[in-house]
Amino acid sequence: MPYDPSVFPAFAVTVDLVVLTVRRHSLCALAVRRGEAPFKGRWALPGGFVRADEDLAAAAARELAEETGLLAHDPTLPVPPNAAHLEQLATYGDPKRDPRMRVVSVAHLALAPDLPAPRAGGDAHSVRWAPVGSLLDQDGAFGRDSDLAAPLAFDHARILADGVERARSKIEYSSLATAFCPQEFTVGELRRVYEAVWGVALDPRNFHRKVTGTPGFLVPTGGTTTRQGGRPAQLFRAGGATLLNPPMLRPEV
Amino acid sequence: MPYDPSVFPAFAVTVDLVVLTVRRHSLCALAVRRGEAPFKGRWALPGGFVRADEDLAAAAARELAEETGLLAHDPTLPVPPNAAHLEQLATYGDPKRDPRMRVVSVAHLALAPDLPAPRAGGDAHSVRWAPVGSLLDQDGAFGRDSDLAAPLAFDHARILADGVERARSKIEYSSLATAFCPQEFTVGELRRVYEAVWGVALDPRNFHRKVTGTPGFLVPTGGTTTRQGGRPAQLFRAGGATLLNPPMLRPEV
DNA sequence: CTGATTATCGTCAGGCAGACGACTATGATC
DNA sequence: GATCATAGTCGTCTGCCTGACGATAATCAG
Repeated sequence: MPYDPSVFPAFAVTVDLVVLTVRRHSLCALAVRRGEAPFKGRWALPGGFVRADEDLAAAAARELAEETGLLAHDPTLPVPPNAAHLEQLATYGDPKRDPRMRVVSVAHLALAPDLPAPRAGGDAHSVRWAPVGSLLDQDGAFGRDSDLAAPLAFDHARILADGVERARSKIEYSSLATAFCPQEFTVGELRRVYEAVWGVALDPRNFHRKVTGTPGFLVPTGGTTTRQGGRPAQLFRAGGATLLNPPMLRPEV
Repeated sequence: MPYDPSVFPAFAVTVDLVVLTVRRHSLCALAVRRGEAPFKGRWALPGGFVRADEDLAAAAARELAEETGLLAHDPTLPVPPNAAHLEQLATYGDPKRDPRMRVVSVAHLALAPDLPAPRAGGDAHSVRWAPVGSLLDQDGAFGRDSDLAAPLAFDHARILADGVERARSKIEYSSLATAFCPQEFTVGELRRVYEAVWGVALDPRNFHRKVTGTPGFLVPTGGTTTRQGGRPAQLFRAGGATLLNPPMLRPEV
């Protein structure tokens, strides 16, 4: 039976991406500048329409690859070098969220390590990493004159806030924080991820005891590095565990 | 701009409901028997099409009311007598999940107290509460001859499993377990909810100490009841807290 | 060599959780 | 009414985890 608009209303379905990374000690999200109305010239989350024969996760992975060159990471396979964690976040379907027509957006959350290389296939003026605080604070650090001070297009501020909150809570009880790290990383680098995502300072000694004592979280590779300065630090890779037991606890409010 | 199918593919959007309750010490879900092809005669989750001008949450609340008479509960308002917790669960959009056309289903999770009254507006042969184990076990407790042994229609087994898993994990760190209880309930009744949802036995003494010691979880009403037999138990109402600190910990695997 | 920086190990006290004993207040049964 | 079964409530004890923080180790910049 083909789609018959006389029986059920027709919807357009999109995927929008909250792509998070940690750069220079702060949590950043990928934003693209809109080239068309509505919200022309405003910043928005990357996204696009789901194709007629495409699964939602496939559409999200395709958009992610187009914007960043990152591959979505299938948890059952070994982690390729430029893989990102990708999961469904939530779906937004307010009838008025897009002034043009009825659009339902299935938002996805992607967590990526800091990308040293520029992104593939996007010009630098229309794609950028921005600290989530400045994207969510409407009169934020950039002041009213900056184009970054304008709120995100559509309901993307809400979607971004939901994605950030998901990331903040999920690194508590899962090993997802390692998705922000390169394949090999130190305990200190992992701690800076937690500090950036939660926006708090953590005690390095207790953090070290905790993560090295949680079974399956980290496996030592044997190597060391001094790329953070100071005493050489052991390198680790993410262990097999996805759920942390005991969990990492976010400090009191 | 009206919807133009030559530019973007057209989707039908539905909401499906995982409605959970605890009856006779076991976790049960609402199932409806399909009256039409495809999957005619099979059990499925309740659901329906989202209307042209309807928000996703509104569509879910409407379906819930139609099937059960329950009102969706706005957390900012006092709890009405027959309110259920309702939240978005996840969205399922495999291109082949409905053989008729391209359907994206936004699944929602509802948690309701045990309903002593029969449900409004549904005939008893086509709507029933079934233990989630029997709905998910394809050759389960009812044997191959029972119609309940047939797997759920569409991808509803997967949706139900996701909903059950969400409920199991969410009662750990939130006060959601009270959504399964009547407005006034005892510590023992709340414990039986946890035991049914998790499928484990909990120590009554430690459980009592824990829930009464968690700030904001329970507020005593002053009354007592003996409806469970034995010594009269204090009655409580759900407190204002939505997040439990410290959380209830599910016993080891 | 000295100091700054980061990593790592150790210690200690407080709190929470699991195991479990003891007691209390009801209804059911003889 | 005595006894029993049932459920609720209060305590105790012990081990583990956590947060606070001292101490030491290994590098780099001057």
